[in-house]
Amino acid sequence: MLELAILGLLQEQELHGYELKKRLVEALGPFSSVSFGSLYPALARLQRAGAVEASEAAPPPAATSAPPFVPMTGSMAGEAAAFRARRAATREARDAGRQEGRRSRVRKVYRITPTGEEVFTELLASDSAADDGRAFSLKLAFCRYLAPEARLGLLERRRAQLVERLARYRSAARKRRERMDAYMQSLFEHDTEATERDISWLDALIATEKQRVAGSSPPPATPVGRRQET
Amino acid sequence: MLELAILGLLQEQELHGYELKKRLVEALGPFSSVSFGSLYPALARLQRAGAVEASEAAPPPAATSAPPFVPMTGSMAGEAAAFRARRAATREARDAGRQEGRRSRVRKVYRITPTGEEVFTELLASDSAADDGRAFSLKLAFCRYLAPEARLGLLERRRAQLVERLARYRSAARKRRERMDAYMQSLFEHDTEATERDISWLDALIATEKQRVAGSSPPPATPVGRRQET
DNA sequence: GGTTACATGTAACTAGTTACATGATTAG
DNA sequence: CTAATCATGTAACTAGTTACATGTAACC
Repeated sequence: MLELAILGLLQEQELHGYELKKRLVEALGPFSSVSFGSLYPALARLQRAGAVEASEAAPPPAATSAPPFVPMTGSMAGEAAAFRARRAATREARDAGRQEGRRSRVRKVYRITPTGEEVFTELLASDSAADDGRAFSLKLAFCRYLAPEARLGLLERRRAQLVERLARYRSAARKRRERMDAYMQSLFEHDTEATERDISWLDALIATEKQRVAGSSPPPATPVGRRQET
Repeated sequence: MLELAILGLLQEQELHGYELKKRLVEALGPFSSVSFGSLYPALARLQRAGAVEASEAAPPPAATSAPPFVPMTGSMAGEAAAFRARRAATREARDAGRQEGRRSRVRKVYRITPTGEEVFTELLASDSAADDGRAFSLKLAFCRYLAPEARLGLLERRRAQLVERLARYRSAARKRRERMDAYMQSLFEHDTEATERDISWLDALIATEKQRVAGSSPPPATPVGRRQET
């Protein structure tokens, strides 16, 4: 799930890890949370898998100067060279930053690759068993990148899951009604109602989506489902 | 969380692992799920911690015969003795079972200890950071075992969490309204409404609970909150 | 010159999952 | 006798967490 969230944010723009975390909290906070301890390893995994590329320093904003080229001194190789280059880049970036009001540090900026876009689409459309509410919310938040049929599939799979859950709820309630105390009964009732509402919501989304597929109209600018009932 | 669920079910009656799993699925299915791969290690942990005791075979139903005593042959010790005893018990239980219509196998029946009850109460009242919806539901399902003040605390902590979440939702929505597509907006709206309803539900539970604390009336037989509005 | 925010990472732990291995008992 | 169900367990994996280690840059 974390990898899906990362790739989703990188679809929009390239970012470095720290910023990525801030976005995850601020944009998707309610649907997912992360700590640096899982974010950086996830980025490393994605990089090894070829789903993202990393470059050092100088993010998008107004490129003031040419890329910080550091001449090799000949005998310097691999790790050491990279280290020196990083230090040099840092100094240059700091100087540039002065004119720009706070910018850049020794950071690695990640951007998604074509492979990464494939991985992203697969993750988004995949029907993992671990599709809990959070996973679905995350997928829905990025489903604009999905083909209309895949989008419809996502919504309908979720609906089917909820319908099944509702059936299990009712079955459990019938079997155990007498043995349940007031707290459990209230819980069952509340959860049942919440699930029913989730299903109606999905129905509205599905209906809108079907119209769009049928009429092949472009992505809407107004909210889907739950429109004002004028 | 799994340990809480296990101890909760063992509060009511002693059970063996396999049966425990069935109960977990059937009674608490919507709020928690388990696999044998996590259930048995959890039982072993609880046993090592002294929270549960295990005895072999012969569960609660109508004790037909005296406990299956197997005389020691003298030189037999430890593991081997236990093994032979288990085999003997199995045979005896099978014979007994014939008269009783299906009973017993080589199963370990677990029962909660006084230590276990303490652990259970602590888990139930604890304010773990990982208190997601499932954890709260599980706690509520067992909160009849909690002292009234602890119960109130549980409800109010949950309420506070939801209020905070709602605030984050609204803040995120204000900041990003324009940058959100229709799917995200619908998601935000739906989740906001769901959270608001959760809060009202908790308010009803809290109000009922406060009345009970004030009047110190016994646990109700009718559902708490969402009573019919006569 | 010390605190705060930025930035990247590792290690150990948590809390489960699936797949596998093993075997007893019962029903047809 | 064979398949299904009951019953217990282990091993490897998943997907994260917290706590720690390290260092830079900005602010006052």
